[in-house]
Amino acid sequence: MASVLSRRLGKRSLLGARVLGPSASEGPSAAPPSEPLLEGAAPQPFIASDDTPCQEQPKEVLKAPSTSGLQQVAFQPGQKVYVWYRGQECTGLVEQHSWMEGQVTVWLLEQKLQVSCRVEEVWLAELQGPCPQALPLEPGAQALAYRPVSRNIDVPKRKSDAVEMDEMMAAMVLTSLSCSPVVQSPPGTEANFSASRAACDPWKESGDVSDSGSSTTSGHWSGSSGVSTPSPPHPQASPKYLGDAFGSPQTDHGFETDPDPFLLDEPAPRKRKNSVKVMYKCLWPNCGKVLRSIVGIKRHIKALHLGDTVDSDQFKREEDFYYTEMQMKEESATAAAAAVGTLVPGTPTTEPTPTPSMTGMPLSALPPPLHKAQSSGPEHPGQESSLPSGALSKSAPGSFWHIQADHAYQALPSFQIPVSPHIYTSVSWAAAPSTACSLSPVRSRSLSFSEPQQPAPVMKSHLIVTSPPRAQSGARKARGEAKKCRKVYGIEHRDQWCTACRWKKACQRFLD
DNA sequence: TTTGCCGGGTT
DNA sequence: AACCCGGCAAA
Repeated sequence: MASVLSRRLGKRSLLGARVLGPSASEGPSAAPPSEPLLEGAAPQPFIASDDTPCQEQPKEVLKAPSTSGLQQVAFQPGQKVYVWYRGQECTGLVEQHSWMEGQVTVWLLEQKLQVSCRVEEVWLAELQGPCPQALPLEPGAQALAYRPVSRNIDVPKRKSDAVEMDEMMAAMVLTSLSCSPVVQSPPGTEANFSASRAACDPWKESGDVSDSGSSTTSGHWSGSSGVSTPSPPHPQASPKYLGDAFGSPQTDHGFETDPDPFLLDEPAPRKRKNSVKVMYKCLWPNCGKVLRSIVGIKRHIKALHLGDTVDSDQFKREEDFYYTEMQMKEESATAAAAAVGTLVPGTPTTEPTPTPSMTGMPLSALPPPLHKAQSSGPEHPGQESSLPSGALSKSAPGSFWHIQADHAYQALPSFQIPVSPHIYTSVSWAAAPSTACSLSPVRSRSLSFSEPQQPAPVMKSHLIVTSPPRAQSGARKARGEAKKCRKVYGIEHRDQWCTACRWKKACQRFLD
């Protein structure tokens, strides 16, 4: 009996694990598609574009924390420049340019204070090439060269739907900047983003609908990256039909339709409010560090929590599990940022209290435990994640992630679900009466695990526990909160239910 | 009462 | 296995 139960759980957990990342069984084969953000950026064949610099940016940002590069631009005292300060593009006057240190002391006109920034973060006002992102790319001599390029980019051409990516990018860039510990992007930065965005389009586009996520998130559901997101089955039009209409090559039945819908809905998904800022919070026990970029948080986790072991393949993407995405309004973000600023990386905060505005649930929070607890073999933290992703609202049916897992009951999906906590999925699930969604259109997936309030503790326990606590003997599995196929599709559309539901078994599509 | 799904039966 | 369903228990 207990064995049966545990087996069930195990099965499930395994499934869950897959959701997060490729399982050991999937091995290498599965891994590639789900490259995490870090890795993803690199391998991802960027679509040909003139802007190589920008494309590489993500990568650069990640691996070029050093500021070794010296810029060839010589700033003259009194020269008017733009500088990134606290996530904002500020105008200032050059006070001093230290070639040796690659630092430029700038007097900020607006803030009325003097700051010292890296040359990469400063650019001449005349250039008007606010492509701050590009700067960090090549701290080296090439940095200069890039500017012109980005400047020439035609901003207007940019797709409107890339907003999320842009913000993401911006966040990454910002974090990479060392100008100030906390960079927050006030409304004013928007313009910059757009501009930079143009420059970076290539990068973003490379991902495109099909694999945009790859760079930042994983795999197939690039949608998660924010480009497209699966939408809940439309009541009116069954996904099935939609799918056919679009002639999408889906393999899965009943659910495959989801992907297509978004294509349709394309515009809808990416409507993140400008005022909402995404932050990434470290979920490591006793560490509430909040960073503005995935890269930053990953780096933080790797460096401080995972240690050097990260190198091993095993942990390669493990860091993905230890952070969560938070969406906060500008003000909150600011506050948070400020607060964070006080935190020294690695400084443990006793209570990673969730910000009120936190909308996304740590998808990643749950995963880790699962992995640890359930997968006996080497971990495949392979969460793909990477991308800016959104968090799915707690109330939202976890469906997307599981979407592909349809029929999991019979066979576990061999692919991992790309959606990760950090990925923005601008899902437009109409339904869920969630409270969280009010804040932002973006939803984050959350497994129905408990309290967002104490992510750390939860994780901890999971990490320590070897076996799922749940597996109490004989205890009937608690009913999940997630909507099940019956609810979602209705009895009329029973054919769209996952197999398990049809068999009156535990739903495998909308896992709890 | 509805819903989720366990346990067990049938094909 | 895949599929089905009686029946229990939570909601």
